[in-house]
Amino acid sequence: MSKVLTTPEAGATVVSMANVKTACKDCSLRDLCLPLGLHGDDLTALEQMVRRRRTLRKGEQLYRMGEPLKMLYAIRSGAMKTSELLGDGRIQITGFQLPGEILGIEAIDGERHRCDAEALSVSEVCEIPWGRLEELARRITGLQHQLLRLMSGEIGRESKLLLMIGKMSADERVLACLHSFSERQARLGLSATDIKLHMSRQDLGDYLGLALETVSRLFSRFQEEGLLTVRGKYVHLTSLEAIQRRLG
Amino acid sequence: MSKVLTTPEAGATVVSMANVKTACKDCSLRDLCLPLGLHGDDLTALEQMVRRRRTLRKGEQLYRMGEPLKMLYAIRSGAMKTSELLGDGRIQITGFQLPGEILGIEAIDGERHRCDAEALSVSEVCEIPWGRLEELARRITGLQHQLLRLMSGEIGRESKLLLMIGKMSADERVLACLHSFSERQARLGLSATDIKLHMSRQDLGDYLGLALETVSRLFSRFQEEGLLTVRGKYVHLTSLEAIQRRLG
DNA sequence: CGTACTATTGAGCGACCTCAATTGGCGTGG
DNA sequence: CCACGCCAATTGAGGTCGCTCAATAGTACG
Repeated sequence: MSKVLTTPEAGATVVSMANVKTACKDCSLRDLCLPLGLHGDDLTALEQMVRRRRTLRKGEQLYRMGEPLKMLYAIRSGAMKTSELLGDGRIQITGFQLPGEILGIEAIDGERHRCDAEALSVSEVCEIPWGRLEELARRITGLQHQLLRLMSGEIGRESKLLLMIGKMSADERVLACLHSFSERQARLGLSATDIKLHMSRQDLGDYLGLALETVSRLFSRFQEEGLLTVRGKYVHLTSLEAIQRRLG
Repeated sequence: MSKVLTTPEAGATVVSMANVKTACKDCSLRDLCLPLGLHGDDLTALEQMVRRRRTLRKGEQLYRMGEPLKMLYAIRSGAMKTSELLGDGRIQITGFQLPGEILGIEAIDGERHRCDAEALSVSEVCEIPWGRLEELARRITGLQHQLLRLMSGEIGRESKLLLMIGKMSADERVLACLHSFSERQARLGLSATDIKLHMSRQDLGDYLGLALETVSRLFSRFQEEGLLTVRGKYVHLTSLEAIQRRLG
């Protein structure tokens, strides 16, 4: 087994340092999150609006489908998932969210949440009152732009997932998913090759449109093929290049 | 065969009437499109920004992946599709757009288009310069809200498609798709039961994550089961209730 | 009226699912 | 500290839904 897998929590440093202060100004995520590009008074105005920080236990729900939209949430640490249900219990996970990403924007049209949001591990979120944010965005050019950019980004991510589920084979989906986790971890200043999966195999399956057994089998097969090593929630990517090559 | 199917162009009335004038104020789509909720000077300001109308032939591309974002487009008549490509030619259609819907918002993040947009039939679009729209949205509260709402709506539609492709069986997907067309036609003031499919079976398959043969076979099976009648691009839904029941 | 494209239908196959048994990891209480 | 129980993950066997390949039929358009 790779030695990296023996230090599972090594990657958490950046995130846990972020606890020290509440101010967006001092947040390690400011260049990934809503404050990107804001300075001085604008940044202060945004900071004053961010209500309070809330800590979620693993499995705790941040909001449920149908609830009225009151807040957007910026993830400060931890990981979340959003999911949609089909009457008979079938579930589709529409996204996994990491620190610096925004939750709740799917609810602006209709003013009600269209999915459930649940913490995959202990997580901290910043609460941003939607009404006041919208108002502030009118006064601060950069904030409006940032908000539009974030929403557009969400549309892009969903199209990409659509492409994955609609047109990729099972093994391509799993690899593409790992690749995406790798990129996002790297953006957070964490390792691009040693990935912590915050979610279960079931969740991965419900995200990729696969059965959990298929996900598990593919992990094993990729391991045999030398693409990666798996140990529970920890995946070490042996060769990012080889993975990229297989994704065309 | 249903008599409705013998009058294929009957549904086009509303749309073709929209040609008479350019002003948003007088557009039959104003309550579906960007101007929703705008009045007086605000509406005039928006109108003055909408550059010119452009007519697309069937198969003509409005924009391609990778092109810089210059305009958003509001569909005035006809129908469009947006699609994403996978290196080896596999394609995923991410949406079909009908009059009153906006194209291009996926490009705001990154300032480049992330998909191709192509006309499914002769179509008219209004061109809205993105830079100026963003600026105007800062000054007009309702416009900013409308823009955010439209983007959020797009996120919602994509999640729904995700749920369809990820967790529904082939027959459920096709029915859900027809059901969605039915609702959208009704919103445009057209029939909810007599649907014109502007796209090929191939396109439907590429949208639903199915082979074109599967789509065709299911149309035939639904016809045998008495759910609908098909004749080329025209589908008559015999019982919306029965369809809704099968969708749970 | 012919040509080219699109849609339908059939046969056979394979990827992924379902069901089921086993193994492994981890917290809890004896 | 170990034993137990619980849940997550792995692995196997067999079935099926939807795909691929291929032939035919229908439709649009010059």
